[in-house]
Amino acid sequence: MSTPTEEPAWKQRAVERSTQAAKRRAEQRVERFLDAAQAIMAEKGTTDFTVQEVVDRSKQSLRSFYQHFDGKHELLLALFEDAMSKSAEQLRVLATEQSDPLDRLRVVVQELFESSRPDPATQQQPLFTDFALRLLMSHPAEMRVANAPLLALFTQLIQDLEDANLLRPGFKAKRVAALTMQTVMFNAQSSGQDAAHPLTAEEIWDYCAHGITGND
Amino acid sequence: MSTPTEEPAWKQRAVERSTQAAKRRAEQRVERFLDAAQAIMAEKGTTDFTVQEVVDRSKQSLRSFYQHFDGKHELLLALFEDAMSKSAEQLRVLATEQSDPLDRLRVVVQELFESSRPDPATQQQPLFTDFALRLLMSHPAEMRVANAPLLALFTQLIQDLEDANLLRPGFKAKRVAALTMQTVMFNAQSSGQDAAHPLTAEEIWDYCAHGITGND
DNA sequence: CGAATCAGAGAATGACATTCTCACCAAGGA
DNA sequence: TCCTTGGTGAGAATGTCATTCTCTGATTCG
Repeated sequence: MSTPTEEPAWKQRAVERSTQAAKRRAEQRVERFLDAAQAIMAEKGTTDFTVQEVVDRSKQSLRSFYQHFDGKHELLLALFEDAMSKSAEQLRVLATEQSDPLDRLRVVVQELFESSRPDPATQQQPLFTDFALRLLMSHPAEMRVANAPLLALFTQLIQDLEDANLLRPGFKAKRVAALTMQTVMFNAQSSGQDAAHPLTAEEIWDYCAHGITGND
Repeated sequence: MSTPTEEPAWKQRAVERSTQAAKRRAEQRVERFLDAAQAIMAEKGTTDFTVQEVVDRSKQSLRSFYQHFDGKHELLLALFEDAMSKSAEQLRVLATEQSDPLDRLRVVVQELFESSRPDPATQQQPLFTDFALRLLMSHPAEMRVANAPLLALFTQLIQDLEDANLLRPGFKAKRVAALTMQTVMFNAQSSGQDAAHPLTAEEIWDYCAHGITGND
């Protein structure tokens, strides 16, 4: 049972070094798959690429792909988490430019709405839409993880509102945050698909902020 | 070019009769496919059945399936439209039981929320969730058609609100209707998937009715 | 009866994801 | 230097579906 406690330090370091080298190599390969996938999505505008396409594009092999990813799903998830996290970052920055707590939330809601609607201009939109919905149904837990950064931002912004006594009495910041985030993203999605009801960012903000009746 | 204008009436009737008979038969077959699919979904709780399963269950043939449906997609769509339409009916009935316009909307919102969340008890829930999202992405036009009955109900209810001066000034009933419907259904979906934030029907109603701030 | 249409059985096809086989090669240890 | 080993490339094999195709028997109608 007793493990050899006399592992020479140099050996440990050597193992460590080669382990780190291997890790670095692996990360590079993963990166190449990720980049290839992103490029393909940008070109085709959907998440409907084949694993083979990614493999070819990245000039690696199927063998290697499945060595690094559990499957196509993992690849999508990685890209999605990344995109969500980056998006949360951007929005957070945007928020800091506003001093009024209500304005902070407003700009974030409106910008999230704009960036969540399908737009042929920007690249990585499909992730925010196409894949997000599939993920919601198939892997809610992973969806929660991917949403976490954005949810944290919303929670904080609404907490600020609460501190400023601007949150409707009886509401819990965290729950309103989740509700608002989902509402904005989903409605951006479904309205964007539809040329007839192109909701505006202002409309959705008015709705979220004041509700249907606009009073108690 | 001149078609025989002297088609004997009896012949026309005969053709008509056989056409109608054929139509009746076709409808029966379609029904059997539909029923089989519904039964399978109820059993398995998802829309992830194979066409083969439906065919076997309905004791018909693949040949026949593709004769009557353009593909699996058409089958799903048929079931979805049907479910949405039935649901809109039920909700409409529920609404008539309330005399106050705001209560009418409230009960509809709350019931739609409850019936849209994934619940192992009732049968045809998966359609309201699983498939709806796929449809939204892949065939927005058909989605719009399927949503029409429910949207009409919401529009009417909110129009009533407007007439009673209970709609926030500046809001258009039709747009608020779409926004509210989607918000309720989507949030039911995403909250239901998540054991941690089980939103309540009351919460979502408060949110939709009064918004985040609850005032102007 | 004979031609046309319908429907069942199930094989064939085509797209994919995923797995498996084989051959190579580079780095580390003996 | 030789051997072992882990990671790779190439690409064939498998498995699951949807969708199409072929063959064949039945039903209908003149």
